[in-house]
Amino acid sequence: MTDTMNIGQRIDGRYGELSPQEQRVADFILDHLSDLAVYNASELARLSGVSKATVSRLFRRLGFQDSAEVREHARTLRRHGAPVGGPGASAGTPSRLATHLEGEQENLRLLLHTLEDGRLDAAARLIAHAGNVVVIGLRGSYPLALHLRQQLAQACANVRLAPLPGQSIGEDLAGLGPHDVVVLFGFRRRTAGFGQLVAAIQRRRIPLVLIADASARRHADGAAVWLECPIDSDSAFDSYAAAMSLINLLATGAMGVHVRETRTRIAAITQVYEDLEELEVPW
Amino acid sequence: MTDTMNIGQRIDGRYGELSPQEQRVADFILDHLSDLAVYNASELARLSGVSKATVSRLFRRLGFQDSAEVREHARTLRRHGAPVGGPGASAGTPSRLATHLEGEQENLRLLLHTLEDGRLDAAARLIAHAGNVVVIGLRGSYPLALHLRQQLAQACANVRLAPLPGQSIGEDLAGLGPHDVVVLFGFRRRTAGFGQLVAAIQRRRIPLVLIADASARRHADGAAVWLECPIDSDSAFDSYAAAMSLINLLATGAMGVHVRETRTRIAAITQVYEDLEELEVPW
DNA sequence: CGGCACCGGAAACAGCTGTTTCAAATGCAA
DNA sequence: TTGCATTTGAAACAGCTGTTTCCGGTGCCG
Repeated sequence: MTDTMNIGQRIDGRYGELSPQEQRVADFILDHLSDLAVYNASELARLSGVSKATVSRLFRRLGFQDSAEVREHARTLRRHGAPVGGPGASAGTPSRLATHLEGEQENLRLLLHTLEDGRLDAAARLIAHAGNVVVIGLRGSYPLALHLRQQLAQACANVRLAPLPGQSIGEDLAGLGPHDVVVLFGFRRRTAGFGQLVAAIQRRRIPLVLIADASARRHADGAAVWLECPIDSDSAFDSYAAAMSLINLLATGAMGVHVRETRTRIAAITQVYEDLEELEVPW
Repeated sequence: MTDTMNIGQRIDGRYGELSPQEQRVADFILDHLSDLAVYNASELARLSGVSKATVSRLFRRLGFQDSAEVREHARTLRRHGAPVGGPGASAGTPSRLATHLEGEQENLRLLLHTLEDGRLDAAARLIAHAGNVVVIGLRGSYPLALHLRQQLAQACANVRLAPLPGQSIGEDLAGLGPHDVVVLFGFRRRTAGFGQLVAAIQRRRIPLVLIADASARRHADGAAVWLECPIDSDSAFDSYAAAMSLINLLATGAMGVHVRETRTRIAAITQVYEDLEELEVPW
């Protein structure tokens, strides 16, 4: 059935039956298949040098009801995997795994896109030069906070995790000021007190690095550096893969700022481990 | 100057000045930055639930003359810095960030490649049907273990983390047998006792899901399912991004095996949260 | 030459898009 | 409360989009 094929295949299938002007449009479409959704019918006409009427007729002939249906079709193609034009075309079902992979990669791409303006370096510098660094992550964000602290602990001796058991966050913040830094993870499903926490940090003039998904944007104002990290996933759960990647970048960045100090520190830690024979030989 | 920044940065720069409804649109735009060119102003309005007037005003406020200019801007983004879905042809300077991205994506690809033979489903099934599930992660793997436990706790009531403070792992394993499962994270920099731990689990005939990087291959024999997950990174630290992705897949898979039960369980958790007013309103 | 089939653009037109205007709603201060 | 500023959507409107109709152009056959 025509109706089940994508537009590239439909064109391939009946290219010969098309009139010359229609072929010009068809060529243009095939050449821009991946961003077909970006153009409307008038633009297609203008860009391929034919009249709007011809475009309209072509769509009909390819089995679409009207140009709106083509638009819809093009978007669907965008969402599910890349639309390959040629007769080769799509391999079987894009498995659940492949779909998942696509999503993760998209998240990574988005993440890097937002970081391109230098805010990552700003955050790294803040951390590297801070007197004390307090890492906070509640609920789902706790494992992330923990991981960041582990990484940073190799670079700086003055990194704490909060809240420690039996302590309130207020106590953790006590004594901190403009020369310190709080790194706060605030991913989806925040506790009710989150806004107040941000406010409290702000009140004490402690520079805040806020790492969270888009839903925390409203708190971004209170932060010295706002690192937005996508966590959308095709599955039932959020995926913190991009967040882990961000943590790696952040820790690396903070370390890069004062390399010498760090190297010696890592060496020291490794030494301790080896002394205790805690480690397996790592290769 | 506003005029030289891309739309995402412009929004970030003055998000606070935007009115609530404008923020809704801004959120939507940020969430769909990569295919902004696909939507026209009316659709943006409809999809973010505001009037066309508001969208129009937002564009002005962001420094664009009209929606046509935004459209043009979006297309330029697509062509240049933009994340197009296709087979990644990275142009320009491969910045530190871009290099990092490449590495992470390679890790994800490798991960998915190893999972394609069905071992992921095997692991998920094991977990879904197990009597008790014990998740173990030491040292650097601890945050991962914690995260997996949090995810699984939504699907099954019988998931524990080990070792609990003040307990030895031996005690945690006590009473477990062939109908239970241990999920063990064993990423690089394992403790000296790791091999003994695997042996102990094996001795008790507890099915073992081992999640680790290639350096743990020597322990793979002792596992019912061996999930190898790459963590190599171009930076000084290992990156657990792929591991997080794997955890997501595993939790989802375990959930998929008995969907009904899980849905109700998550619903119940959400309900409790809402009752306690612990959550921010979730948009 | 006439008759015919097809092609394709110009133009008419109905419907949609995006901007601006206006008034209602809201919040805040006095 | 009143007065003022801000926010917002409804509605008006000008302009654009996409479909259809219409008509001139072209090629082919007899």
